[in-house]
Amino acid sequence: MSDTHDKILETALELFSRQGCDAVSIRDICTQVGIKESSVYYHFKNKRAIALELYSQFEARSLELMERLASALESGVRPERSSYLKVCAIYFDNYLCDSFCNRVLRLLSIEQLGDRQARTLYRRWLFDEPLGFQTRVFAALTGRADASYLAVKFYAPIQLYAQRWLLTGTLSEGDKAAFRADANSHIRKFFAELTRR
Amino acid sequence: MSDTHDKILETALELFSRQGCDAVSIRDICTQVGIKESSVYYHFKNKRAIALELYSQFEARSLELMERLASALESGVRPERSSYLKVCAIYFDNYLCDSFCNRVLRLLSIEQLGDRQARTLYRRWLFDEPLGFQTRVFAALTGRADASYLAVKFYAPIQLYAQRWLLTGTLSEGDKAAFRADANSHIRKFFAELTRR
Amino acid sequence: MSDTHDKILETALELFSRQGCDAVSIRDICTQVGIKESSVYYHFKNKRAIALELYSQFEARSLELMERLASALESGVRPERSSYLKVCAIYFDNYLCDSFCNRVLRLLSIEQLGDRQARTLYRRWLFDEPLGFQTRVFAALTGRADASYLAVKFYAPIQLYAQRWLLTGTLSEGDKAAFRADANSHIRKFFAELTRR
Amino acid sequence: MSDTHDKILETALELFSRQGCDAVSIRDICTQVGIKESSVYYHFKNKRAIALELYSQFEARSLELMERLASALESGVRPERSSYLKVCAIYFDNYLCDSFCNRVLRLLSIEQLGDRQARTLYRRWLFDEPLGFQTRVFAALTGRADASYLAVKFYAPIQLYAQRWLLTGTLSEGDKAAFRADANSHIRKFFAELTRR
DNA sequence: GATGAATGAGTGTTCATTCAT
DNA sequence: TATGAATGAACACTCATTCAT
Repeated sequence: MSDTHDKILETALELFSRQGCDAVSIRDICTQVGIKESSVYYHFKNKRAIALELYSQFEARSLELMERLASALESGVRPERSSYLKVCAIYFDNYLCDSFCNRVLRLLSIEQLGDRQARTLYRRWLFDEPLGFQTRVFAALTGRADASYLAVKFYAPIQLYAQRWLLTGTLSEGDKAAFRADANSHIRKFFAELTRR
Repeated sequence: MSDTHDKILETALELFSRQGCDAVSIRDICTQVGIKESSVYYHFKNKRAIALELYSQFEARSLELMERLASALESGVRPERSSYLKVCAIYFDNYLCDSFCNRVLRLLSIEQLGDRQARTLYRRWLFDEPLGFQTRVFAALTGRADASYLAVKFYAPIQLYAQRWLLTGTLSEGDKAAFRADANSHIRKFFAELTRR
Repeated sequence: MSDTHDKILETALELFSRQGCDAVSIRDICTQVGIKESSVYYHFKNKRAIALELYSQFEARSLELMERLASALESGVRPERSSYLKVCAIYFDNYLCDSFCNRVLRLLSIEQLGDRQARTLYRRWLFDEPLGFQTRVFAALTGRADASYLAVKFYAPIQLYAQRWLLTGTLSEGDKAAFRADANSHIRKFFAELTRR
Repeated sequence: MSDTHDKILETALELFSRQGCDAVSIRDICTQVGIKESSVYYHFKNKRAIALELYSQFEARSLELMERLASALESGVRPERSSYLKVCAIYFDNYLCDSFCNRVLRLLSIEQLGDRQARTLYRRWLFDEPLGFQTRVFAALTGRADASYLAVKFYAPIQLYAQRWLLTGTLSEGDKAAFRADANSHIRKFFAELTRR
């Protein structure tokens, strides 16, 4: 892809993720990229087309991550804290805290209400896939029938912390640290309880 | 307040909560209310002033609810399932599922990213107050030091279910029922585990 | 109708009739009317809506004229030159040469190719109605079966002269005079031949 | 001329003749030709230059036709129906109904109002030359002083039929047939009347 | 011959807001 | 209380054209 093309994407993501697509004008993007407004239309058909390309890149990265998580689990099958902390670290560092994914997630959480396509992605990658993944893992590990509730108990606090620290305001190193602390503390306690029984 | 004033508020809330303030024009509101655009400015200084009044009404209702919840708890102090289900029912019916509050919550979750005032409310009423309330309750009940983590374990799934069922798409009776089922099932299990120990 | 509304219509017609709707910008119209571009949209929904109102005014005037021509004929039923010249004078002065109708006719002859609505009007009021009217008249007068061909023989030269003098360039008094001379000369000769037999 | 050059001309004519030059963008043409927009400027200086080349090709063909008609008449000098029908058939088939000329004529009838050059061609080849040609013929044949009015009587209905059938909508075989029927019927009647006297 | 990239000028349209009535 | 009329600023987008490659 051309340099300009990528710069537009990057800038658009930065601005979109702060206020949503509608609140950002082509002018805003161009000023920051350093090109004239009409030039955008050489690279993208539409303002919407910019968002759509961001979505599709995000989806690709999300699928990639899922595979990575799955293969990271295969080695350490048992519900050991350390093994899990490793898997979660990947999820946190390369997804929730990753500069690209984090901003798309913010964007999705805004656009979700008015845009079908965004809503689909939002539901899938913030609810269904994480919960589904977790459910499958717990089912395999514990053999218990309530794996899906276990998954909720595991994932809900993480999502709450994510929303608290990672999807508001501007993503700072302090917020990331706070999130990791809260989340990891939860995971430790969760496995402590799980294995106690 | 005058009839028109209220109609504007009601219509604005309906539209705002679907797409966010920016995506709704004064024209949109007026068409639905049945007045001319200039008339709005007799009732409200600004487009923003409409949102602000919605926010302040919401805050009043939220404070009111907190008192109601607190006093509902005083009678039944012990962590009995039935007592708790009652308190939660109030919270669900008169807050999360209440037509006014539900729509403001949606609105806040949209505006939160771009608007400081909305962010403050959002954080307070979707995170801090519920978690704080819960923490105080659990501290009083159990005397355990980890009351705040207990609160997260209790509240996070509820919030997840709320986001899943109550804050996307259009609020239907089916969604409400699904939410209540999920949430109550969680509460029951939560207390089962809590009292077992 | 308000003053501005009418001024917009008048100015639009003037400009549209010279180059067609597309070649005229809202800016062009506004500059000449002396208002800002956004003001146009208080009076008309659309650029197209301006054209449509012109069309509908034109249609009303056309229908009016038909009645007037019909009633002007009733008195002098026989195909006398003088009677006919009178009827044609009405048609020429109040239609082909009338400042409003003439300009709409030009406009229609431009828009006709790309715009269905314009095409319908164009065909109706430049071909079908005049020929139909003439056919009915000749049928009544002469009782001959070839009334429709008589109508063509009568009307075709008039239309040719109209296109030569009245629907090109700018309508000047000289062009009008030339048209009237040609057309009336044709009418006289036509009736001379008609009555000779 | 190069292949691409001709394809551009052909495509431009097709599009121009439907909606006029202004309504057709370089993009439209290029998409259909299968080249990029910048490539057009290798073959033509301007968008206008495309129209001008079409005009000049048209003028060449028109002059060619005039000579052909003139020489076709020389053999059969007397105003016989059959001789005339032959001449007219050439005019109809190789001009009015000819795919290239027909489309340029449409184009001229659109551009005529806003473009001086087009207006000149339009007047010349739709009015002055046909009427002049006809006048000369009738003058030679009949020796009558009113040859120019005879020409109008002869040509006006043909032009009316042409406008009715050949210069609106899309040129279909049905329209061509209808035109020929109307026009030939007129010519026959015209000569019947002419020779009767 | 053709194209990738860019651009300046312009288009129709929307919107929140103002103000006299 | 309400509205008719207007407006400035913005917006997404189109277009003909240029130019280096």
